[in-house]
Amino acid sequence: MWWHQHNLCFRHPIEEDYSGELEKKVATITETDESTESEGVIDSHKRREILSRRPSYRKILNELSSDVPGVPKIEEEKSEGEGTPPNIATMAVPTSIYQTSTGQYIAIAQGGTIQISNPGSDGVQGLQALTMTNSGAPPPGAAIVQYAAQSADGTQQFFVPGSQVVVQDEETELAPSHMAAATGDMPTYQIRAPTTALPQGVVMAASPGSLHSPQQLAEEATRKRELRLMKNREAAKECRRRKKEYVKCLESRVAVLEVQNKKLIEELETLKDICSPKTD
DNA sequence: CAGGTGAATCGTCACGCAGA
DNA sequence: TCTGCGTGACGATTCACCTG
Repeated sequence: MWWHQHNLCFRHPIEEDYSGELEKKVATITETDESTESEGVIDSHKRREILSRRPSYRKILNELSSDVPGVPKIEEEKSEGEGTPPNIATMAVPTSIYQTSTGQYIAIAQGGTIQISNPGSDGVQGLQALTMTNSGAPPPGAAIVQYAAQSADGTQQFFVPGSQVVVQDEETELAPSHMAAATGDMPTYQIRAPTTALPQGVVMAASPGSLHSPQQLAEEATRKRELRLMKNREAAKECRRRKKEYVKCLESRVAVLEVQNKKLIEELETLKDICSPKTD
């Protein structure tokens, strides 16, 4: 296949080399030392070791920002509001917030209340509260929700504690009595018992200690793997975002240092002119 | 217009590190 | 020691632009 060749000869500039070049550039401008020409001789293994030991972008940038005023800091912790619609923040403090593939937000509040909101809508209109009525619900804070992009019948499903499934209706028919009424044009949701056939890629969370058969163990392993992959996916996104921010910061720093360098050179020339006796 | 190429982005794996 | 997180590396996909 042609893309093998294609990918082998192409190096991702943003993800790999570009920030390294910028770092070198900053170092070259900042220090008056000779540049490190031996860089190119490092073999790939050594390079990998060096790269893997480099501190995180967050650390580097925060150190940078402490040195240089005006350099923005990368948030140590994502602020609660980031990426979360305001209508959720105004409600009861949720223990967990999840975003579906369609951009809707599911918040599990203390006491098992499920809040579903649509980022496109504003205010309370975009929020629905579903109160869990099953008595066997797990304690607060132990909520596990998994969602499927779309089930086979075109509805969207969310898996909530108590082995129940929140299903988004295809048409906006009224929800059962155990649900709060939907408002406006918001889609409605039903809490159902899970069907036997789960959507692809979604595995029901099993309570620990209830695993016996090898099949259950395999399912648990699969679930853990899915969870790990999902977390890693999000981590990779966040890491790339930080890296972009870091590269931007380096670029601006390069620009500032170049201007400073130019000014200093001009100043030096001026002083030279003043100090050196004229031969004429 | 089809095919090539560069660039951007994403998902996954592997690995090191820090904290529990 | 274990576990979770951050990140480099790699392969795959998509898109825009260029060229014959």
